[in-house]
Amino acid sequence: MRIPIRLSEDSAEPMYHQIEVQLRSLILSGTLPTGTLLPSIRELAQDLSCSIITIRRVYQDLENEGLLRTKQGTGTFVAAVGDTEREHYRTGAVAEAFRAAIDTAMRVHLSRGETEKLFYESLNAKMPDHEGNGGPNR
Amino acid sequence: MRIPIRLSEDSAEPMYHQIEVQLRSLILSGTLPTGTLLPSIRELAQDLSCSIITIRRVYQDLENEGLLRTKQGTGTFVAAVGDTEREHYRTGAVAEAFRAAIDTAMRVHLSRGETEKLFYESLNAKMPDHEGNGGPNR
Amino acid sequence: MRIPIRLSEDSAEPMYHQIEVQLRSLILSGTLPTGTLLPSIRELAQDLSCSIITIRRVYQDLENEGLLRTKQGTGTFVAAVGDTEREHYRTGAVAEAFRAAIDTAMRVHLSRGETEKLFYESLNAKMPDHEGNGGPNR
Amino acid sequence: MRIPIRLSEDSAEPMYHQIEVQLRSLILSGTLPTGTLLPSIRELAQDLSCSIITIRRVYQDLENEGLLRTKQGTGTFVAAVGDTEREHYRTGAVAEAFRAAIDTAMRVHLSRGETEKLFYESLNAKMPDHEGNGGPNR
DNA sequence: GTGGTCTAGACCACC
DNA sequence: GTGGTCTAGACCACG
Repeated sequence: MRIPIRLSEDSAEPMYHQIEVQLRSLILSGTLPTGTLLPSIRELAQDLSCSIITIRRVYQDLENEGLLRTKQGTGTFVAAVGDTEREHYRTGAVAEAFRAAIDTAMRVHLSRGETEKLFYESLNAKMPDHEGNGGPNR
Repeated sequence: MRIPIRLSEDSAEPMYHQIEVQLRSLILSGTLPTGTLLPSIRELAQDLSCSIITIRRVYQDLENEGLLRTKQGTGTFVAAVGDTEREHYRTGAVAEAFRAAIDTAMRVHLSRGETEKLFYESLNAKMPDHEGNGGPNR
Repeated sequence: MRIPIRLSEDSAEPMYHQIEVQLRSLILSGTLPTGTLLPSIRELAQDLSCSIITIRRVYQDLENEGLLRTKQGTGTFVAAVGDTEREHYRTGAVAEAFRAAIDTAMRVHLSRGETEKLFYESLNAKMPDHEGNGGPNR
Repeated sequence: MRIPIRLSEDSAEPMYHQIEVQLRSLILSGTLPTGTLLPSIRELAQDLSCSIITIRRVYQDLENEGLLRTKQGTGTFVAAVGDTEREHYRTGAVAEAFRAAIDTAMRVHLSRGETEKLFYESLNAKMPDHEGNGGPNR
């Protein structure tokens, strides 16, 4: 199987982290359902043109998080993730990102209205709304 | 003068970066107006209980960004920042943070509604709204 | 790889600056083409008999200028520099130096002819001309 | 007497050096002839809105160079400067500046022709030539 | 007093 | 092995 992961070469973000974030998303969003056999470390490393060590670390980290399960001599599988846990994970990361963004807004003294405006600008750009509800006061 | 900067000890974020972010905000928000004499490197270092070198790096980075101006033997000052540039900077950083948050939301396949809900949860927690308008659908 | 850099010990010019100037030239002249892996910080520091920190600063400054790209755990590389940018850079630095020299000449009230004469004395000494054209009025 | 000196606030060049360079030029070019009484330290300091200490250093440095002479309780005068010495000084500084510029040109591998071209661009901009001789090959 | 440069050395994160 | 952060401390240049 081919895992859809895209790496940005010129980013300051460490390679292993980019991969982890994307793989975690694929698992938690259900795109890679429980039990899926992931590509071998060597395969994925070649696929992403990176070191085996880097992939090893990714699999290890995600196994430590309980998202993957490794069976000796067989391969690495997506572990069973409880729905509650999954839900918690999904919203947790996003809520954290919003908190960070709002912290930034507060640091430069944006008003609540300006903050909402910026949020909806980004939201409309990335998640177009087809029911005509593009802001808070409609 | 005393600069209000708060460091989080247990963060993975490098100390110098935390300071830069906050100082940049203070300048761009106008809290530290053009021409303000900043505390000396030694003073701020003692104030924040960190090395002189760390503060030196902060001041130098912000000088490279054009936000500070240092005169040897005299001190470090807030440089003149154009209003347009300032406005662009303020909203730019926040918009960037929102884009990142929404990217995360998309990666875990949150719906637009769920995303808005999370945003308003964070917003209401951090910027309480005194006019009774706490979300998009009221 | 061995980088040809020569330091003048008794100069008032800071060491880090001497290195930056020469390294910048090597990159912008194309002597170190895009993608070249530079020696590690530790290697170059030993090579030039200076502190690791001095070299670190050089690499970091040039990275801020967009001339280098560093990948943690991998090394420091020459970044892609556009030909236009490169050309602009090359002539820019030289033109700036000539403007400074001519300013000096004007400050001591040299005539245009005397200025040209001094220029050609230096030019002939450093860039011998093999076509017998050593000055303006021949 | 009022000495025509212009300081650039935003330059990285130390204030005392800017003043020295300009005062030296005024003396060596003959604008301030031998015997001229310079303004007192306090006067010049106020005139240039800088510290007395800075001016003290300027006068001291130039006295050490033999360009000024201080008489206790009387003031500071322009010293007698031999014509040879004056000539040597004038051309020396300019030649040094040209050597530096040509070094830069060589470092980025400019050809002799390109170097001459850049020189004449700067020269024509700063010392317009009224006899129609703007380059080497005319 | 101020900032600017440089040192030696430690510890961490990444590949 | 690589670069990234941080430390403590020295010495110089500037005002």
